[in-house]
Amino acid sequence: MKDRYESKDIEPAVQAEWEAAGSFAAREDAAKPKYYCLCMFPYPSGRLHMGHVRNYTIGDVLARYMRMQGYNVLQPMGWDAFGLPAENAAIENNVPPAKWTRDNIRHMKGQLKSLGFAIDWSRELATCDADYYRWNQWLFLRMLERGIAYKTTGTVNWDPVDQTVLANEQVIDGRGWRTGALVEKREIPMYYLRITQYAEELLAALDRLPDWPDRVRTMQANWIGRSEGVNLAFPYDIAGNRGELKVFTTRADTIMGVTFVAVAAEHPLAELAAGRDAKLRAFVDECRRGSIMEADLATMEKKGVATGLSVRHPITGAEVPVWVGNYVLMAYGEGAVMGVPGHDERDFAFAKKYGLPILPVIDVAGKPYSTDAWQPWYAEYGVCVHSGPYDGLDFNAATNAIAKDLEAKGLGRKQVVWRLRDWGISRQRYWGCPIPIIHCPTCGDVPVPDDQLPVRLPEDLVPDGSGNPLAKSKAFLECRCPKCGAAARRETDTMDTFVDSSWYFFRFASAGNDRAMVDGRAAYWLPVDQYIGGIEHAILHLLYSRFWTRVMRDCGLTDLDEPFQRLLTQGMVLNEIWFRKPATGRIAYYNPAEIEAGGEGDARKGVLKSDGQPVEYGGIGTMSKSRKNGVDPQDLVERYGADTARLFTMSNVPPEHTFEWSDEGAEGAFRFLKRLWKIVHAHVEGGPAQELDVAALDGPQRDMRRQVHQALVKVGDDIGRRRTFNTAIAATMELLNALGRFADSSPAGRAVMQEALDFMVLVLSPVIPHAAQAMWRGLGHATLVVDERWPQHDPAALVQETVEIVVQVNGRLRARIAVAAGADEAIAREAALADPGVAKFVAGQPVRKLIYVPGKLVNVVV
RNA sequence: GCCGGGAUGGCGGAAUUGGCAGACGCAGUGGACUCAAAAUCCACCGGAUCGGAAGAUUCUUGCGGGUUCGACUCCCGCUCCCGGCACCA
Repeated sequence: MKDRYESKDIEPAVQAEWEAAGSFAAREDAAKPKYYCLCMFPYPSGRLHMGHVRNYTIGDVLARYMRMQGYNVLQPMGWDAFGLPAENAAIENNVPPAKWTRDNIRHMKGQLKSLGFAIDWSRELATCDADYYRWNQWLFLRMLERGIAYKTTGTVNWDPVDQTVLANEQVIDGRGWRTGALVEKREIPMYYLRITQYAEELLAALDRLPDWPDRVRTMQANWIGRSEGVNLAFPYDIAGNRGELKVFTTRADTIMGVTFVAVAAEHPLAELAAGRDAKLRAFVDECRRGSIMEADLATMEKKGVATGLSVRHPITGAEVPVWVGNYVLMAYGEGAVMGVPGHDERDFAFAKKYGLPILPVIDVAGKPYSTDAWQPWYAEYGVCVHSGPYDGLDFNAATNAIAKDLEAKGLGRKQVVWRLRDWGISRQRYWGCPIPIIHCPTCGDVPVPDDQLPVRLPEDLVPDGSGNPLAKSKAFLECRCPKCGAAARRETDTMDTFVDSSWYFFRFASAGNDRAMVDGRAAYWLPVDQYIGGIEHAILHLLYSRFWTRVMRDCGLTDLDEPFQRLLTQGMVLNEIWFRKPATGRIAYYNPAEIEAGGEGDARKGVLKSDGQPVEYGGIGTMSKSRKNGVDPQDLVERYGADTARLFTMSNVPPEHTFEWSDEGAEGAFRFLKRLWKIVHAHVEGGPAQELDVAALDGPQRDMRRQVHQALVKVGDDIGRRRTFNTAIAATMELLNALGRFADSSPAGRAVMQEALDFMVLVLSPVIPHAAQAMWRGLGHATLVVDERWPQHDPAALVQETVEIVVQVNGRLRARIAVAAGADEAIAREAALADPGVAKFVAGQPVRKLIYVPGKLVNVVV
């Protein structure tokens, strides 16, 4: 064993040993318990960032730990390879997205390998490979057959200059990020997946996921958003147009307080009125330019214009004015809402602004009501007042009575609605999975027959930022109708990339099968036992995967309802954001490493090192390619080695917390590794240790051995149960400090040390697998650590004769006393009261009460 | 705006079921080694008051209340920060 720790000598050699032994190739083996450990696969953005390192190190530690527990472990890796960044890079560098993506994959795969993750690379997949995405297409066709996939219109951001659809991310302050043009809304035909059909099941099943974090289950439940309410209709007869304006409300009890209704700009009534009113026309046009993002909609100034039209109140028959509101979304519900200014904060503000009447119709436990200013209790449940026949009824009674009356008139009924909306999957983009549809002038939209799958995406196109290049590619576009054989055109929309990531975990377990989407191997490995990924995926990706799994189940492809047994949501890795915002065009971001921060003593003032000019501080945010605030882990690996990079990312912070990046800290991890190496080396230099004879140990040796076994128990619990890797590592650091002080070179002392170092190397091996292997050899073992079992602790070693307990007087710490382990209350009481530090504060006062927590504390209440 | 989460020394964090606040690490200070530096090793390291020191007392877990023998932990009301909001992935 060398006297200096040199990661550059150790790591490639150990990786070569794993490779030669085929250590990480997973084979289905019904005789062994399986463990499928999966990290969310990366988008091949170009280089690994610290978020990846954190994610994959967590997964790798768990995979290696479970393997040491005797499980047959599968840890695969792949690439979420379709997406927008490849198109942006293509425009910038004039290379096809395919080339850019595959180059990135090659580079990042090398980076992952250098970090020594225990990955079964034989199962690698990339979603941009036709072998993979053909099954997206295949299942999409099954969904069409079952009515789960359907076509309707949807709203998109439209850049009128580039004549192209923009992603939300590409809209900045209402303008296209490349052109700066005001973005418009457009209604275009799109394919949707009927996830709402599974809403009830997706909600109910959350209760059967005890090993998911509560916060994720809560977020999903709220996202699905079951609410009970009443669907009702306001009839109208306007210039010969008879109809009903439909709205949904969860507060039918306030119906007698309705003083207006508001419709979306795209609503037929708005269109009708705009035709004869220039002011309204202008407003409707303005609304069309608004954002399609919910966050914008919820925070923008609520504006409205009266249409001059009115509808009839479904209960009273009174005339109710119709307004157009910029906050009403056509795509949401019926595109209309009823306005109850008395009991809805938004309606209250709207009524104040436009001088509409405010009618209080609910009394909340006698709390005062004034139309002067909104008070939070106005929106609470109460008892109906000024509501004619409903006076005195509470929320439930009023809702029931009103629903009954509406039903009798044929103007409404109770209904359960979901916040969840169907999943629109059409993207007007090139770098994605083609939707397998052919448009025939005579037969209409014709699904591509199974035997013509996959519909291959051409890989040689270079987008230019205007429109979808597929729509300009004759070779792709022109085809024959599968039904009638006439000349036809292919659908040029591709699928949302969330489709790709909704089932890749099945495919890892059916790698290489070119005849079926999944096979029997998936039945062996699935469900994923432990899934690990960023908290930012808590809703969409996980919900889509749960949905997709159920569709596969209903198509007979799996028996599972849920794909992920246990979920760990790692916190994000954050870093500072620095940018410059030019008068026109897109914002320029700079990596924090390029910034000199702290000018004028203010950490939020900075200049760009290269030109000395000021840059703006954008706060702390997630590391992302678009904001250029990533940290390159390669620097860390080259400087300290993979083991230090791994150790560092697992130290200090629990995995679920956000991690604010700082350049300091890696040194500490590196120092620990070097100290561990040194103590192992020093021990090995002393020659082979004798066999451990527990009965022959003296007091200090027994104490040392107790600490070793206590640490072993703690590390196992922290990794196996709590997943708090930071405290596990802290425990090993504490133990190393204790071992450093344990200078006992007697034969028995060296035997204790040998056991301690063997354990230390084994329990740290999931985190620092290369160094652990080298030290394991040094300690005299011929085997590969990856094939070793987790060490068993000796219960006898943990036994303590006396324990220290804390004595409080009136809840304040006054003394520590030693009592025999297992002492009863009488003994503890006597010992506590006898202590001078305690007696001082008791000072002869009678003891009113005494609380004794065995082995921990005595609290004397006087 | 809505949904979810967070806040503990100079910094990251620990305290697992309501029971010793500050484990472990970083930074810092002092010392040893060295011609010197780096590296390494040793000691100290939340604030205040008293004390030569050992130590003692007291305050302290974002802010304001509450429950309890006892609250970082539970409850109520705030503030600020982070994630998500359906076309970034």
